Amino acid sequence: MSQKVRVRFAPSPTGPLHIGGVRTALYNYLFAKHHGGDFLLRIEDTDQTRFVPGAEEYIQQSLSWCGITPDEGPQNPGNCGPYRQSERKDLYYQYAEQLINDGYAYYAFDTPEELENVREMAKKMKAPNWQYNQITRTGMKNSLTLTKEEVEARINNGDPYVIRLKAPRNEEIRLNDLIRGWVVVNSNNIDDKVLMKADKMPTYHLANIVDDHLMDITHVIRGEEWLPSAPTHVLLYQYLGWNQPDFAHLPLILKPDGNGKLSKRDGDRLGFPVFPLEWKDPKTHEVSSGYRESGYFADGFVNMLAFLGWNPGDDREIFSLEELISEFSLERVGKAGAKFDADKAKWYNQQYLRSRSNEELEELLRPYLEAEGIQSSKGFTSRVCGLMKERASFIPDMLNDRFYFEAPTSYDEKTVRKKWKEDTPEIVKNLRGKLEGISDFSEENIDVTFKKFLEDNGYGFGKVMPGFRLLVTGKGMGPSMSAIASILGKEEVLKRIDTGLAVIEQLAS
RNA sequence: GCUGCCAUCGUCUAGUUGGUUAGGACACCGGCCUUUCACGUCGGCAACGCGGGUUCGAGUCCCGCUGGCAGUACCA
Repeated sequence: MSQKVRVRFAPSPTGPLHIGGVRTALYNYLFAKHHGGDFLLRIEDTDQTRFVPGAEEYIQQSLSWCGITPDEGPQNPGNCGPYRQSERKDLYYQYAEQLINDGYAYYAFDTPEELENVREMAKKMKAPNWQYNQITRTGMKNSLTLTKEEVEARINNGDPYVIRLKAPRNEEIRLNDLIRGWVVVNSNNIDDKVLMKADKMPTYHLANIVDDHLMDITHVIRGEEWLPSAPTHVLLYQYLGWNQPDFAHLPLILKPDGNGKLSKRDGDRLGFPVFPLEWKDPKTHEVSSGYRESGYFADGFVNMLAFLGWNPGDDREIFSLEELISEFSLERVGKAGAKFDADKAKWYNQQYLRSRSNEELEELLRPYLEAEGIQSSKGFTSRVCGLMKERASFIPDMLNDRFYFEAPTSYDEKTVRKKWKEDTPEIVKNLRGKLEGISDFSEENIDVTFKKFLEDNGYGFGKVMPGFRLLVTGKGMGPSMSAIASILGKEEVLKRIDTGLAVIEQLAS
């Protein structure tokens, strides 16, 4: 590779970017950075009918959340701008014309309605899917069947027309995919794809070739759904007389159950986000959940996504973006589609949650506290986070136990029934006296006092602890009581014992 | 239908020059730890789609079959 590596991520702004798209962007980015190359963002908005407001911003923000920064793009143009195809509109026609002049393309005047009719007719006759190709083009209205005069007349008359690729007869088209190896297709199976639409906009097929060439793209890394049209692209490079980039077609991300591409509906159905960020549809106002809003960490999300189709070849699973860059290679990308695993995504998040400091977690939890109207100091919340991080997968999980922030108003019924014995009130009252005597209410001191209390009275843990926990937290399970009590403070603990005692006694009678 | 791609535990996968008790992780189940839950830890369950070759030897190479997926638009 003597040339500088340049890759592009080229989404169309037709809606939110789903995680398959994010992974494609990620692999492009990792590949570029691994080779010290450039990663460009190009907006493929040649279909004006499918434009969705906000989609481009969504794409930018999603990449940014993942830590993927384009070296060139609409926001930070390089020397190959503009980076939106709609703004490059005037660039494409000349290449289509060049193809016509060289005999590799032709004008076609068939209307969408006429094409639809032909297709329907073929369907009725149970013929295979009708295609505009080497055989059928002889029966259609185009510059191959019409006289030169009529073609000129139609064009001068302003008749709408498209420009189609003239696929060759019986040629072997081969491409060496970086992931799949040699892919060979006979040109008889390639149809005469539309290159320029009637609205004078190029189709993806023409635009992506022209832009990739003009932007010095060295590697085209994209989803497997593009593999069938790759031979057409190879043909186009050939006909335009350009060097073609290397291709790598990535395996698809599949739905967790059954088969098929992961789609928006699967997320709704199975209860996990399929989008990196929350998305509000501007038309329907429908809201789709996002990983960010669901409490996922960006670095964990990226790590998880990277492993959906790639692995380092050994047992390591936790990788920062920097580590991914240094280890990534297309050779280690699998060929088969990967079913998305929401459990694994959760596990990754748990790993990343636990590796965060209590102070970081406090900051992340704060918005949730505020949303719940809970007042809590920084120091206090960090200590709670320290206790809760071992049993949380997501930030809001740490808020599952509300007793840190407010005294229990109810007491777990099952625990009351099973653990609250006749002598429990008396025992807890005695314990209360010992706790009251502790001057420094530290976890360690509480622990020592508690154990001594057990020893002096000949009690087992199970005789005392459940009642104590119940009174202070209202629950039958949770982290170490010494730690909880210490965080809550002596005054609060004693108060809770008193009020709890009264409430439960009332319940029992 | 046609064209192309793909095929190792339920899931993600290691196994890149043929010789492995086919390894790891998630999930699940059990032991230990713990007042309890979680964490941790130890262990268990569990896979080369089928059939032919080539070879002393095939998860690995070849062919066929089956299955799955993708594409089949004046969408990307």
